[in-house]
Amino acid sequence: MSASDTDDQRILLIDGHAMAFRAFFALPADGFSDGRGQATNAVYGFTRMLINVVASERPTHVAVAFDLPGGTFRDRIYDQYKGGRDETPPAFHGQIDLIMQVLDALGVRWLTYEDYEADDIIATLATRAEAAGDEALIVSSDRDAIQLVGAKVTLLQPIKGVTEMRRMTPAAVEEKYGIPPERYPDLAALVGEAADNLPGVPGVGPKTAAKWLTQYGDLPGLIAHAGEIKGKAGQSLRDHLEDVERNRLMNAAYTTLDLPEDPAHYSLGGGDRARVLEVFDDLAFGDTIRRDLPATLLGEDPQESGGPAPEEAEVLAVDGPDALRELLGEEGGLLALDVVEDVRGGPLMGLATPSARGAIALSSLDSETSTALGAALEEAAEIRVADAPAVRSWLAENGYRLGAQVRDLSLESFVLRPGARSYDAEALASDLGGASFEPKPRKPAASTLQKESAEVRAEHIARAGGRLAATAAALHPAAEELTARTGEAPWARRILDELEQPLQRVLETMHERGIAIDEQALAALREEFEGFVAQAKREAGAIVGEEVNLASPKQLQVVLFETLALPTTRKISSGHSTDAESLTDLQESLDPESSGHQFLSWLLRFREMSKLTGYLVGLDKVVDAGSRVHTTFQQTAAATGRLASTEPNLQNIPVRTAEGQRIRDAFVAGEGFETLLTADYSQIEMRIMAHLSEDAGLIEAFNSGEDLHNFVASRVFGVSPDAVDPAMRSKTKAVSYGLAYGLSAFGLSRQLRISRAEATALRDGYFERFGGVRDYLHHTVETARTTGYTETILGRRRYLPDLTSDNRQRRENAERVALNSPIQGSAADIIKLAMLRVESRMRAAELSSRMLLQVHDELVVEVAAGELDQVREIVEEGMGSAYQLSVPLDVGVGIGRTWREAAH
DNA sequence: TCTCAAACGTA
DNA sequence: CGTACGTTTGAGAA
Repeated sequence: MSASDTDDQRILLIDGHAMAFRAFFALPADGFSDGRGQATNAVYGFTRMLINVVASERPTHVAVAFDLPGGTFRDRIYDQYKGGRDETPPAFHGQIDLIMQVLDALGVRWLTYEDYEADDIIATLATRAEAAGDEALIVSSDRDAIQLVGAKVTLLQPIKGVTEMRRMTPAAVEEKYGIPPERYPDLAALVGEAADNLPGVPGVGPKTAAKWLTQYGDLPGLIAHAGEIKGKAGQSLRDHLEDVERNRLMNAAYTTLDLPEDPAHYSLGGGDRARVLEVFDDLAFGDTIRRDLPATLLGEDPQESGGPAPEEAEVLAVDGPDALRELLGEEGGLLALDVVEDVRGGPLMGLATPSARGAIALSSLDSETSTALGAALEEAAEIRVADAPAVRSWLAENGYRLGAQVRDLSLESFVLRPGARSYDAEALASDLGGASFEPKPRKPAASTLQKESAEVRAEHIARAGGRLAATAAALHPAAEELTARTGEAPWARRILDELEQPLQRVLETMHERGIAIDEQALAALREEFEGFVAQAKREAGAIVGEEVNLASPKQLQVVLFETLALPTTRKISSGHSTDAESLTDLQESLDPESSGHQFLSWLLRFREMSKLTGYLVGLDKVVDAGSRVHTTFQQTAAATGRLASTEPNLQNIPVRTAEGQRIRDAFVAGEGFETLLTADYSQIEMRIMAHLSEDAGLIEAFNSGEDLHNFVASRVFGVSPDAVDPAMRSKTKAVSYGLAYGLSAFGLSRQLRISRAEATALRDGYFERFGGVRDYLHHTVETARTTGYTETILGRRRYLPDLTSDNRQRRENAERVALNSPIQGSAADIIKLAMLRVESRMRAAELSSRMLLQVHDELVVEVAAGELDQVREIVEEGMGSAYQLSVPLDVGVGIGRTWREAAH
């Protein structure tokens, strides 16, 4: 390193444990969680602090020092060292590991040193920096760090929380304590340090200590003259000289630890933004902290990374044919775009070639420009977008069409790394395309919009356009990045080419078709259900005699556990649960004549009926003029590869209860069609389990023709199949499905309401007879731990970094996910293959009948007159032979005028 | 106006 | 202390 480089080196040294601990207490533990029960408040606060300090202090090098668990040499000197501290709060556990993960992603070095404390690491590095003439900044709440302050060493002491810091320079130390920094350990030895359980000289505080030290120069000088000191304090000092000497020994920082010498080891810039965002996703961190990630921390130098930041690049306002021509340039062909329905500007489009970007307000386009734009979109050699179906449908509404060469980057990104927080255009632009964005402006109130001046309004529109243009522009590098990544991942290429990309068009078509609703039936049902809701409300209200919102768990808690003084239910974060299971249990413990019992009956009735009413209201909101509802099948929502259905969700329409089923009666074959056909896979997950585990018993179960759960139960309980009673069957069934979810003996006992011992025996008995299943499950987790991912039968991956976490909860959660993902994911693969087959065969046969819905293991088809036999054949065959497992794929088919009737 | 937790529907 | 989702609601933050 050259002399000029070393001139402006600044190393930031952080006491990791101390700061994490402060962050933990500064932020509410239950306010920050990764969504899986792991608190992340300390991780968040620490990361926030790091970002702030790096942004404001601009260090060139950073190191974070952590204490190791177990003792240090200081504990051997004094066995009470740091004694008397409270237990580490449970919610703090695991957060240090997570902080280390964040630091790794940021490329920030963190250090530990066997037998020494974080302070010694900091002392060593600070001393080195000083010797080299470099600056050092220490962030620590530990007072032992004060002794390190010098001309080039500044201490940042947190005052409040972890963001407000006091700068301790030599002058500041002198002013506060009346002695120079290097004398501080002497002072501390006299005064003592309660946090470390180091008692000082009774009756001597910082003032007296400073006075003595000033008088006698330093601690040895003072001790040499201890006999001369008068008064109570003098006697006290003489009585406690041993303590003082011990304290001084304890609080001296070690400055000679053997740590990496090369300054480059600690330099900033090894960060990986994508990795950081991945970790932030995992921690469920919000947008604010992402936005504030300084480029310097990641080693991204905006000045040298190829021109100005994306949002500052020139954005062409496309307001006429010339501007459009300028934007498209000569290259014409490679485009990227992002669109939005802006509250002020209406339909806005960001359009970019690899070298230029523009913003277009579609509503104000003249016809010539609009025609030219339409031609460009249809003829482009490749158009890169996030979420092609959404863009296509948005463009269609505005009178444009996309050509055939559309590349959906969301889909590619999803297959490569499922489970991300978002795959929208901005997420791709920033995670893969190197763009960065201001936080999204919040939606203005209608009144604000009305008062807005034309200038302000235009400025807002221009900003929205600029943002879209920046997003579109960043989709080009994102696309290149995805090309590179899929190039190295043949498994992903195959899933994309053979499954997801062709399926995307099928899903779009299904969305466009929609499913017909009998609006009259819907309205009648709604009226009836609303009547039940009102009745339940009335009756429940009459019992407690006060106004209570039954939809408010908080108000319910008051009524149940205070007004009615019922026994409390299981605890949740906000008090006690009022979910149906808890309330049913509670009700069973009460006298049927009691008011509590009756209140609960009406409450449960209210819950059930308002839930059902909610479906009807929801459907009513989205039904179109032709009495059809058009769900959107989301292809990048479920990490296992399953589809999800939104607006409305038609994958969770009630089916279990008779009243719920009446809602299914409102889904009907539409005009011009004769009937609905549903076809579902029976026990597909268990069949996949049999296939993957190659368990001979389970495979035999499926080949025997016997009812699956009956067969398995007869083996588990060692009785003949006809001796299996319903209780045995249902217990076995619970184990079978529980296993695919990673169910524990505890969970099983709770679900079946049996003892732990009985649950354990049940599971052991199961594994004894179906050893292949046990071996498979074990092997799945172990393989995933080694490779880092699980795989489906088609090779679809799911990455599970938490399998090696030191945090038990995270690890065990990841293990359950690892058990379930290949099974759920393979089932998703199979029905997706089936959908491709069914759709293409129906089109090839030129049938009018058409596939409308997918509900994970079920397809719903609308059948035209005279086509039933053909459709049934295509669906049965298409689903049944979608994939060759080692057990047959059994498909059940039902026919009916309504969705309920078509069940079978 | 937005975000979160609780509750609950499906496979 | 069983996986995967989406929607609605109330409550509290901003």
